Amino acid sequence: MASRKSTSERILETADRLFYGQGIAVGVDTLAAEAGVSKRTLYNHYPSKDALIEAYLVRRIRLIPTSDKPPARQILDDFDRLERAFAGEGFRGCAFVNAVAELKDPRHAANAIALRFKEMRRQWFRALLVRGGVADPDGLSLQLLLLVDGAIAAALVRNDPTVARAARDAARVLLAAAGMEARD
Amino acid sequence: MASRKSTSERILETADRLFYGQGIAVGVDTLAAEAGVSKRTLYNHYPSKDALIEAYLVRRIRLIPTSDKPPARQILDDFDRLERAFAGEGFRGCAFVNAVAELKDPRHAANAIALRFKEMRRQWFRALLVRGGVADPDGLSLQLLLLVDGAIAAALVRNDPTVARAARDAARVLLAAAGMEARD
DNA sequence: GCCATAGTACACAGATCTGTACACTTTTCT
DNA sequence: AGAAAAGTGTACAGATCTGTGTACTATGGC
Repeated sequence: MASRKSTSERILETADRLFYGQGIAVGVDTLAAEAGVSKRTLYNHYPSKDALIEAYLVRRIRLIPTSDKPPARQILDDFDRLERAFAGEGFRGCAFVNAVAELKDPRHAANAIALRFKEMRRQWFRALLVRGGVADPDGLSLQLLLLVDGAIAAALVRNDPTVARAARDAARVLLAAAGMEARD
Repeated sequence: MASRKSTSERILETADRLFYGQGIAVGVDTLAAEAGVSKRTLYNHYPSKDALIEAYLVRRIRLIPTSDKPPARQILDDFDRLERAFAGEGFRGCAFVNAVAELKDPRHAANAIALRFKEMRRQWFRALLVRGGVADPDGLSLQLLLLVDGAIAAALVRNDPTVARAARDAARVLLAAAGMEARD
């Protein structure tokens, strides 16, 4: 069975593609068929569909790139990355928010993972704001996160990637008001 | 059969409560039982579950109250209303975004209704900004809408109503930068 | 050569869901 | 009073879903 990738990884990659692209309501039969494994094998690697959903979300938590550019510039660049993501073919919103919305159970592990992810993003903003010397990094980092989440929701509903630019403009105003100018 | 409300209205109220509270995946049997009608009656009033979902969303589009207070004050008051909604018992996020997220089909009528609702909210902001004499009411109204949607998503994931205050603070900074001061 | 490990193919139990059929009862209007 | 309109209750068809059972096959290490 030696493929280039392990069977577990192949299943997880397929789950990522289908869960994100079509929602986590995709059936296990479809998942197995698309991954090229039997359903029995899938259940040998992941004890339940919930476990697979959990692994899918955990895998989606990736570190955001860090550079040595000025903090304000890095923050604004992040909104540009957002716009490129919105314009991408398979954009379907935020995987974590979607998962939480699709699962009615508020005690599902997906909630905690989504919270962890959003908090990581906020801390990334916060560290840059501290480096920039703003007075209230907690409050401002949360406001930047609201702009990101709002842009994601709006891009999805309006089917328009350029909302990222509106978010970026708002972010620049907020940064300027906090004393972090970024020449453009 | 003479109730105080028509059967159609009673079904629709129940659909509103269950669809919003538990998601639109709620079964038709549950809906009929909770509404106190037989399933046959439900299907006599709404030809399919999709039609009921559509009616539910259309009913959720309500006009936002207008007053004669200063525009900036009305906008900030809107964020206070948001915080009260977040703190309410049954808060479950934005009904329109949730519905779009739960329905995989991007051609479902729910998408158009959600877009219509978001655009109505933006126009409400826009009219107030025009009254306030800002230079770019289109851009700024979109930015305010991003703050609203971001706050809704964050309130849901973090389970914390006070994010509305962060959104309100950001809105005040944006308004001030556009020349609309609101004394607090 | 042998054997544990990994995987396959397929059927199936049991649950849930939408929508319909059928025979019956209640209400409303004139 | 009497007919039309509205509603009830229950069963069911047909689809889809998760998860398991069973018997079989390929493969790599020692």
